[in-house]
Amino acid sequence: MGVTKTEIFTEQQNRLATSLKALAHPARIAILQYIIKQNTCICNDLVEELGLAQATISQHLKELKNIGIIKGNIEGTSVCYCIDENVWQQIKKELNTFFVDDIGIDKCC
Amino acid sequence: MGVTKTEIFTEQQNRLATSLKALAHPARIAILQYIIKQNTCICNDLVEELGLAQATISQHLKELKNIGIIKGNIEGTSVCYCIDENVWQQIKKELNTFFVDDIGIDKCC
DNA sequence: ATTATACATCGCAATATTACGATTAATATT
DNA sequence: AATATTAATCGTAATATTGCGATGTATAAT
Repeated sequence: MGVTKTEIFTEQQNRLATSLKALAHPARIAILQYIIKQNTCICNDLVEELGLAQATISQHLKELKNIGIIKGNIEGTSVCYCIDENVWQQIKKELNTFFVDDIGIDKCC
Repeated sequence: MGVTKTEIFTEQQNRLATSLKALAHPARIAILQYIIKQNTCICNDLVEELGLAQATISQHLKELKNIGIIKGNIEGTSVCYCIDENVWQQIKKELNTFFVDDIGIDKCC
């Protein structure tokens, strides 16, 4: 055990859970907020900004890349990271679909 | 190690990460969707609906209760669960604050 | 060519998560 | 009172996550 039973859930549920999991860490939220603020950044900017080791930042960037929400372009020795607008909007849309407004408050126990 | 360095992040970043973490599992997404569809439910409904063991469902419910997004009322031998409208809207609001539309697409690398 | 810079990856240790059987606690039914 | 129902909690096993030092790789500068 220790492994999620993905086979018993829908594609949509698994996909949303995977996206949320990638976002569900303060360092990764901080990374995304920093990229949005600066438009782009390199790994080393984040090491200085967040105060985590370079290996740790690199790993968090990898997880964000895994869901496609950021992409990196090689620029000489450094890698320029930025938000992937399409994926960003896609996740936003899926979240809005999930977070409906009508949740039947009146019939609540 | 294996522990998140919460002290180096802002309250807001930690809070959002905690909320997202609680939502970042297909079973918990399925649970919330089921409650929204039915307005309320008891633990046993979910055991039958999802096909996970009762102990497992109970644990997922506990994590959702931890962030306050659901609440449970004791009704005889069973516990009636429902969405907490206030927390639901609060998380929705925090997500909307995070998922801004202007992410500087033009200046991307 | 050698050295410096930037970043990814490996390997490890500590901790957290997922899942479930077994048990417990509390209320309902008989 | 004895039994059934419902759900929380405990204990355990398997796996995943977090963080970092060390190492590897690729380009830039000297």
